[in-house]
Amino acid sequence: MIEANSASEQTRTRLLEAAREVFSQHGFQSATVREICRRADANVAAVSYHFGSKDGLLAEALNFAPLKAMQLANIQTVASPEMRLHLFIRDFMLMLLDETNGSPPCRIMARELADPTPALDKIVREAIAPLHEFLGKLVREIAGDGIAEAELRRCMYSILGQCLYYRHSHPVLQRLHPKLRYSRKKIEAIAAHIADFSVAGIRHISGKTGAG
Amino acid sequence: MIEANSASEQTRTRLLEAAREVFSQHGFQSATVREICRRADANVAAVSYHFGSKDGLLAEALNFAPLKAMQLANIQTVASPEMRLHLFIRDFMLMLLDETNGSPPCRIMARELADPTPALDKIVREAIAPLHEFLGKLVREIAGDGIAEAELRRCMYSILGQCLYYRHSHPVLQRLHPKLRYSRKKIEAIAAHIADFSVAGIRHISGKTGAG
DNA sequence: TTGTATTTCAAACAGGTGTTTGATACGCTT
DNA sequence: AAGCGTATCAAACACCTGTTTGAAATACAA
Repeated sequence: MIEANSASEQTRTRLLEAAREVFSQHGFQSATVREICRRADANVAAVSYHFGSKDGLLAEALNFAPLKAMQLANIQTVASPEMRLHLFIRDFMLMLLDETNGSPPCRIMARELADPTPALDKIVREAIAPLHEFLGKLVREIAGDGIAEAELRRCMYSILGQCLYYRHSHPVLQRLHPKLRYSRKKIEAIAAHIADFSVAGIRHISGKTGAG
Repeated sequence: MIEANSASEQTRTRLLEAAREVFSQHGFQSATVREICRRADANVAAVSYHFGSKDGLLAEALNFAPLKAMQLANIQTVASPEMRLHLFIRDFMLMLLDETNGSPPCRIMARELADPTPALDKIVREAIAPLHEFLGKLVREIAGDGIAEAELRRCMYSILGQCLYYRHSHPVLQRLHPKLRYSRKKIEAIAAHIADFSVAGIRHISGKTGAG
């Protein structure tokens, strides 16, 4: 029987939550089914039973609704494109870095950028491609229609690269500055920097060749 | 007997070269000693015999001399700091992306940023910390002494983040643009963009608060 | 309560990993 | 050629991985 509170649905939910945690912490490959089941207080066979395989568990653990909702809210915000870029960067950084309110699926996505798994196709299709489309439009609003397609893409990559650096390089930054921790305030300061830095960069790039 | 061309030294060298290839392609964990030995045309036991362990092989495979030489040459170059930043970014990108003349140890380093292994401490100490120091001085020359330490660091991260994005996100970019390939010319175009973008960003940041 | 389908469990399985072993082959000096 | 230390090799080892198995427990309808 399909019922939200059945025993089966409860372990399913616990497994998904544990999987998001473990996958985002250790990466898909280093994460073991046994640790996920330990955290979910379930038997090792539960993953195969409920999701078919470890791959299937990852596919169901991914949930980009928050990411999409963030973009939709951004589009509907009445503000200058520069302000909306700042908002986007802040929300994106919070998803990537905030330990309490962050989005594990987004952190999984960040990991998969460099280390593909069978789920990467789904991630690209459902999360990254729409994200690029959204960000492309936003950058174009700032740069003006005169900007070339290649330059627009490079500006997008400059922004995403700055954001993702703090997640990807976290182990290194932690070693260089052991007392480092990302409070909400620090994340917002970083986001403000990236936004300022990037707007100046975009304006400079768009002012060099095109008609602005 | 210790001799450069002895049979032992030959397989040692072949193992190191194969290891750099495989580690930079698959990452340390996914790389198997069996594949490394296959490529080096050596027996599986050769790794343990010559390097003690897979960890030991990685430690010896790392060689940041090219990275250091690049920084030294940059320092000795007589040019504006903006020009030297452009040079640094170009050389760094070539090491990260150029398939024929790139530096496998640098690509390994890029991978390890996100996925630490026992070698990360050595990498941070010997490669990343000096790199940060070098880049910090260079950015300070552009920004002026008025820039705050925190802002200086964020500018450095903005630059490194942009550079590393193209390596980290390569699997995704490949999926989004299947015909993508990094020729030397394209790498130099990307480097020029990052340099222009970043100089504008640094000038904007340093002009906001400090005395420049 | 009885019967049936679903869910859980300990145990085992098959495959891959890094590493070790002991014998064999090799290079080099005497 | 004989002797010796080094290097190579096939084979095995111990461990960990995702997955499967078949029995036991549970939930639920009749």
